[in-house]
Amino acid sequence: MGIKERKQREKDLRRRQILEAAKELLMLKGFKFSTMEDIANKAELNPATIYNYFASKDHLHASLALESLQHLILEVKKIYDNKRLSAESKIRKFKDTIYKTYESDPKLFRNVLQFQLGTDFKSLNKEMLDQYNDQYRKLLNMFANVYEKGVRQGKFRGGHSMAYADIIFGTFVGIMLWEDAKKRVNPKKDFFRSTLDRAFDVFIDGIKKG
Amino acid sequence: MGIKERKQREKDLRRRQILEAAKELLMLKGFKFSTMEDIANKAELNPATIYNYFASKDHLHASLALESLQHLILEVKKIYDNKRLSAESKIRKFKDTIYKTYESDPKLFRNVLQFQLGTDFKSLNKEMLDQYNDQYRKLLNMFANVYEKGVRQGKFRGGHSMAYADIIFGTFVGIMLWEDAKKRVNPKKDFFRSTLDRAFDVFIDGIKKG
Amino acid sequence: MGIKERKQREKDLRRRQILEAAKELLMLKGFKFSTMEDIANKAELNPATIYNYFASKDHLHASLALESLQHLILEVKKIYDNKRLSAESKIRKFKDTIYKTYESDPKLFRNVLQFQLGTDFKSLNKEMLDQYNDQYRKLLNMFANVYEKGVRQGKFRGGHSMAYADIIFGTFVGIMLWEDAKKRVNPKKDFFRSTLDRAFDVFIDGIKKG
Amino acid sequence: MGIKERKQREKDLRRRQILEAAKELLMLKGFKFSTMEDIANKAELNPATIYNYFASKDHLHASLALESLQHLILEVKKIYDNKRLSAESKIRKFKDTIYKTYESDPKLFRNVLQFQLGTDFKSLNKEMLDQYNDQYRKLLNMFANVYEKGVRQGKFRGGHSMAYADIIFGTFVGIMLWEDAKKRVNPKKDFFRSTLDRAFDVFIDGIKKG
DNA sequence: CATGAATGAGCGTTCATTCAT
DNA sequence: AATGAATGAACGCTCATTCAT
Repeated sequence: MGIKERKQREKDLRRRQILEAAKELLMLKGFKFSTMEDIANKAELNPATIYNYFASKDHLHASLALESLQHLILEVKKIYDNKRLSAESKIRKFKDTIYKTYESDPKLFRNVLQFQLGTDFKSLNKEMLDQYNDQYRKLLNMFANVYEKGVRQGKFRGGHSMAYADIIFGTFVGIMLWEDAKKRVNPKKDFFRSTLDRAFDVFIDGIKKG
Repeated sequence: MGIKERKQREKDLRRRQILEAAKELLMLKGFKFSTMEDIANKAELNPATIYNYFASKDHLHASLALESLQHLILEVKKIYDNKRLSAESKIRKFKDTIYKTYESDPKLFRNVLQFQLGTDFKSLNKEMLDQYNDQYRKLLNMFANVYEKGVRQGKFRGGHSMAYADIIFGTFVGIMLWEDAKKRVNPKKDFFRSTLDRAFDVFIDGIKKG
Repeated sequence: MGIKERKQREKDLRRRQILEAAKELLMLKGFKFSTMEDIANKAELNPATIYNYFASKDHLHASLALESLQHLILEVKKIYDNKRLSAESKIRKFKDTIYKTYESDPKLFRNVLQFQLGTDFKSLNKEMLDQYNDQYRKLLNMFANVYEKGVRQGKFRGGHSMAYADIIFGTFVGIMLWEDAKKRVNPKKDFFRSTLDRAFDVFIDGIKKG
Repeated sequence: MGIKERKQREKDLRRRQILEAAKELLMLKGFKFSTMEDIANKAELNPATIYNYFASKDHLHASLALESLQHLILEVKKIYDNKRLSAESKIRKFKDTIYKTYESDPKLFRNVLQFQLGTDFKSLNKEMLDQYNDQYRKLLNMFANVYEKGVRQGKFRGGHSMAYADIIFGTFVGIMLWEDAKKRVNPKKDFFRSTLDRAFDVFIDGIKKG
């Protein structure tokens, strides 16, 4: 009986090993510039072995992004589940949490977003994409539910709550990419945090009125 | 006299010819997946000839993005220069104009934004990057100036106007990328326009004083 | 275990296969005018495979030259180790042996010497160069030692023996290149052998006197 | 009448201009790594113009080498014509003069010799090669004549004088290349001059009768 | 399941040379 | 004679992926 489980455990371990190696390299020099050989070396495996665990480099890339996304969801869920917080402060805390995740590793975060721009993926199968989208839906649903609660409590303006969820996430992403870009031009100026806070101040003021 | 001008015109023409070919391919299958040979074939030129006009593939890519950006700026400027519009309606029209530009060719627009995520550019020289950033500054300055006018007229809340410019553009970009991504998953559902409008409604309500 | 050894043998074989192909082409049309594809075709391999055995075209070239050099050293060593020969006759036999090596494949020999003029090598790593220079040192040391023995036996004039080793090799090389060049102009006239012999007669007379 | 001459003078001037540009670049980074465009730029001409004066890059290269050779011949001839010098001291002075020429620009000198190894020349026409060989013959004849004079005066051992000329030049070339190569490995050690002098001491001792 | 080896397919770039003007 | 522009023909090299063992 235990034998099957052990095998599975070992298999999971290998997977992790590869993902960790890929993650380190991604943070170091970007995924695109990491070759399968690089990753294999770092994982102390043969390149061919990776293909036993991931169908292609793109799949490995997607898995990595999926992981990051799941980690983000976990953090967001903690706030979501906190019964003592008001809708407004939940939204603010969502922002803070996403920011912290971003801050802990910008490259990793940006990598997740590249799936949005995602012009580089040729060979992802439906399953992978579905899984990916499921996660996003999960994340966005939390935003939407919180928004709806605020509406029900007469605090926020009404309307299709999923749209507001999109706005929350879109605003975050947009400002992040934008400030990120500006930082690359002039690394000294970093207004991400302050601009982000301001944007959410405005957003919350905006949904309160009306 | 005339001879020099003709030569110059012809040279500009070639440049255009190449850019158009590249643009078509970009819209067809993405820039990354278009080879210099593809582009040359489409432009009915020898690959080597392209290098007389663009120093590298990256430079060609950048030039293409620059062009799109400049086109956008032109459109935005029309609104910016319109003396009869209020600050609020200018902001709304900015949004509409960017949207129209996006709509006229989404792939091209996304291409411009890839320069923001743009981890792929290795060999761009300073000149090119500077030119690029100058354009962005120009665009953002228009946003900031309009915002400031609103503040001076006592209509908008005060604060660092450039931050609000960043929020305007960031919000647009974020929602666009986000809805774009969702559309790719489920092409039937297109909420970009409505979500965008809503976001700007909220934003404008939020910045309105008091 | 023999399995590891077999693998190694096979790997060595491939290396040889490539070197042989490269050598044939080198003799046929020169290394510079042989492309990696040419070599791969002749070796019945994919060009990319060659890069598993040689880091670059230059490295392949260097390896080829190194091989020839090592072969020469082997031949020279046979004479060097012969205890029954006098210093003078060893020097004469050195010359004969180098000549024979040259004669067996002039193009290959010339190729080795191109490393001396060798302005074309950009990417050789230190290791390769060191190995190369080690071999040359080995060769020259044999000459120097023999010369020194002659001095100790009171047969040759004294002096820095390494300088005489340089003269021996330099003289050979110079005359070889020179006659080789003349032969290319007028293939009928081949005075290499006779001029070489005369040069060494003079040289030996010269070192005996004084 | 004068008009033709002026044209010719101007043409010669252009030729020089190109040769000088090529020479500078050759000394700077080697001929092989200088492109026609480089040369044209330095000569402040259009690349295409060069082809009005030299049939190909190889021809330009050859012309350059020819020039250096002719310069060397001029210097050698001064000694050759000096009636007051003995055969022996002429040979010594030949060596000194060649050495000085080498020293004044090693890269230029080495370039001349590359015509000897000359595996890189594909397209040289017969005329060019003939001219080249004529020059060499001229040089070697001077050596041979001086040697013969020594023989006639009973100072040198007899034999085919042209062979001795070859030995003189070959020895020089060989030691030069050899020491040159060693210097590239270890730039601190420069024994060219001393080894060369020793080689000629031995040579002269060797050819001295009896 | 792991691996060493092989490879297909591609790609951006260079440069000597040509030719219309 | 001079030039600007165009080009043909290479070429070395990379890398994700496959497959026999």
